[in-house]
Amino acid sequence: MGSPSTATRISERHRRAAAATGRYDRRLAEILDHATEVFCEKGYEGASMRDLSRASGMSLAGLYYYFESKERLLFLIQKHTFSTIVQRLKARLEDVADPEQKVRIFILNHLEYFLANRQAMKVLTHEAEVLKNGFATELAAIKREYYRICVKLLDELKEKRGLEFPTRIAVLSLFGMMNWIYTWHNPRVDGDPEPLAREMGDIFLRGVMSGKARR
Amino acid sequence: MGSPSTATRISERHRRAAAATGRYDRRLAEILDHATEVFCEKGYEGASMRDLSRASGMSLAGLYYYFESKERLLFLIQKHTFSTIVQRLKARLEDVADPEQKVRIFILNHLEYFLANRQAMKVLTHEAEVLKNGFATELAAIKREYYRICVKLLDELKEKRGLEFPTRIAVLSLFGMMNWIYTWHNPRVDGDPEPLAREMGDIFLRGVMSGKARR
DNA sequence: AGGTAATTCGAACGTTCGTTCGAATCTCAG
DNA sequence: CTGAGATTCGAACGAACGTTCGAATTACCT
Repeated sequence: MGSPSTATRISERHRRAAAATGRYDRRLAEILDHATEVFCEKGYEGASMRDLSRASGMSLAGLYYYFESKERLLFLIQKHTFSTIVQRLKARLEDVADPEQKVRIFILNHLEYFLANRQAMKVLTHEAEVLKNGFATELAAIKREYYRICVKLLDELKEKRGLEFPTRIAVLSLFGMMNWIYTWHNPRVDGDPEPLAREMGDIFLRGVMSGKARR
Repeated sequence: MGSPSTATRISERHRRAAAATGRYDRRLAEILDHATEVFCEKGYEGASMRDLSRASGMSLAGLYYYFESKERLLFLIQKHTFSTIVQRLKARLEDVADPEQKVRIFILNHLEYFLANRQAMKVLTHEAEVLKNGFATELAAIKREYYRICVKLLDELKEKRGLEFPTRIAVLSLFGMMNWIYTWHNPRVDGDPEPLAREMGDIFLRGVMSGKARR
């Protein structure tokens, strides 16, 4: 009963093919995709389990085989989305040494993922406060890690260029610039992430770098 | 029946004192205040009419004497909040001529009002997509006016300083920086709006002004 | 003090909510 | 083909939802 994890199911002597993700995981991923779409359109509270049932083509009761509550469903969507963006960022930062370039990579990575997964990223940013207790703290940890990475990049920039600006305000302003995009970005008008990342990067980096240097 | 407007009530031969706001308007304002608090905390969809009843100390049915639906209640809150901020902005811009100073006034006005009315401003920004049809279009008009003012200020700055940057991206990035504040501002850590407005203004204006000038 | 309109309320309406449960169906190794 | 576990479903649960209505109460003018 309930929703078994991949691990338990595999260990339950149902080990199959090998590398290929099992049926359970594939179906769960499909449901998460459809749910993301519905949450994006109607909001978490505004979306009903019956909406999710309709969107995913599975019966209302059938959904509960894959997760134990609506809240956990939102958690799974947010965790997967946030984990992926952090993981991709880390991979892309490895090749770069210059602090300014690192910040530009940070912005590009964020905007690219945002525009390629608009719905999931809107659900992540717009429904950031609805999770409670355990769900909330686990997600807060990822959020904090992402925030700390950005702080580190900016402190690095300050150090190597001898700059002086309030890191906290700068980081949070940058997040605001980037996350707000879900309220206005129109693919037909605003186009690809690369030019957007360059323009936002220009505004932010010039703003932060053309200030007075340390004594 | 329903909720009479101030105008109709006064014309109904109940003309009183004069300038003083009547009982009806005062009570309505109280309800709006309490509702703002609840919407801020639980979100529009997450807040029930019974929550609003409890918060305002009025019976569930009694609320409907002042507005005909939960949606109209949100509309009243958002319209009043947005109208006020636009009106205050216009008044403060009248005294200023320098384009850079005008942009700084814009930022200061936004942040001051935001921090002095955090709950209402969160409801305005976070529940921006829930209103439908007539409510939505009327609010969109105010939003558009506010947006156009900011565009005009930046175009003025570009003109007088001979700058070159994408206005649309700059305006929307600025809005992002400012509006995102509802997700992170902590009065004990981040203090008063004036230094915040100066720091955000520094980042944004330097970013936009230190670019290459026109040919 | 009396009377009329403004204001408030208890109780209920029909609907939809998230979740549960036991039975039906499907999948696949033996 | 068979049996056992994995998966799906129809039907129902009690609770909570937004809204309505007629009666009760209050406030104010004459």
